[in-house]
Amino acid sequence: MREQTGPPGRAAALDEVARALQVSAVESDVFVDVFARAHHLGRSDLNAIMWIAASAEQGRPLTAGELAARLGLGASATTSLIDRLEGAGHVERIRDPRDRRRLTLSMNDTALAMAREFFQPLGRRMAEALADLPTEDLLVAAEVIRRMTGAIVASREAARADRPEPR
Amino acid sequence: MREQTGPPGRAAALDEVARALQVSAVESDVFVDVFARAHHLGRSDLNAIMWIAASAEQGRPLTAGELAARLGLGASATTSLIDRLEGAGHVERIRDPRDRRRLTLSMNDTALAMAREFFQPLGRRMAEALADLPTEDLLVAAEVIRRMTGAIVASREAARADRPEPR
DNA sequence: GTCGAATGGTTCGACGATCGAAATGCTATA
DNA sequence: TATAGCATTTCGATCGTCGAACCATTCGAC
Repeated sequence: MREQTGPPGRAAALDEVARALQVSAVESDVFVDVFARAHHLGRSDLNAIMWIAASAEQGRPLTAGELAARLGLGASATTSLIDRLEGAGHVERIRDPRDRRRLTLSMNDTALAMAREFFQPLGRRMAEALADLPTEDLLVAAEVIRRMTGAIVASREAARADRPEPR
Repeated sequence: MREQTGPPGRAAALDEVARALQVSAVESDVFVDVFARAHHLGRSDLNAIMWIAASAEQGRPLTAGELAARLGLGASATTSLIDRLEGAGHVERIRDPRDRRRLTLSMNDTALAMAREFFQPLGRRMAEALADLPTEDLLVAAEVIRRMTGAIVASREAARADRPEPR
């Protein structure tokens, strides 16, 4: 690996931050699985709840199709996913009055509580772990993470282009 | 949180970095899934290949049981996973001569190439996405990510304590 | 040494999540 | 109105995972 136009240590730093993010992803993965199992849910179900909760917080409820896109699932899998969540009383189907083909998803208190239970202890522990770092560092890290996430999304779409698939 | 009266924006910064990491985890998740599908593999199969490759690089081949532990799978699921990988010609079962109950897993070039194909374009895109940030920022981000990952692991173990695990 | 317990993997049957294709209901355009 | 197009659902099939029972091997105690 040659160093192109960068200060010495650039490649090592890139490697370090990339590896840190990868480890983080693996650990998150396991965490989600453990938490989901504890609540008798599948992993996609939990991810769905998080997306729906995030959108609900922004006051812009998700449609079924958008959810499918964010989860990388097909339409039919999304339908049965929503069936499961609705059956468990976590979300409610609401037909969009402006376009009655569309579904918007509204979260029940049950699921909101679950999302909170998911995030709260985690957020507390994170705040502790970062307590002695300056706020500026957190903002820097957030920006770096967002950019790397962008790279992940780009790679995903490139990979999807190889195998032209549903949308 | 005693930061309540602390520097303005602290809470917001915490929220921002935590959210960035969460989105990153979800996107990594989807990415693995999409990539795996493009190669006619399941997500666990791909994760398995990455673990086996990582261990092979260190010259310390994995056993079937270790693989199961790292993937969080049961024994039977691991057996059929290895069946699939072996059938596809990616790995080879080798009985450990020292303890003939044990299997060690050896990787084929096919799978090594696949692991490389997985990481290379991703690494390239990440390097591009971070090109105009100072190296120091990357190191800061790596440290922040590592600390948050520690918090995730701690939360996972706390959650596991609630529901003692069968393994 | 021999027997029982523990360990590492495998087989079998069942279930659940996802897929693809066809169907349904709705909207927009002509 | 007819028609094309879109969002979601239904249906049948497939695949990955689980749990329990099972084989082979090793270890420990007598």
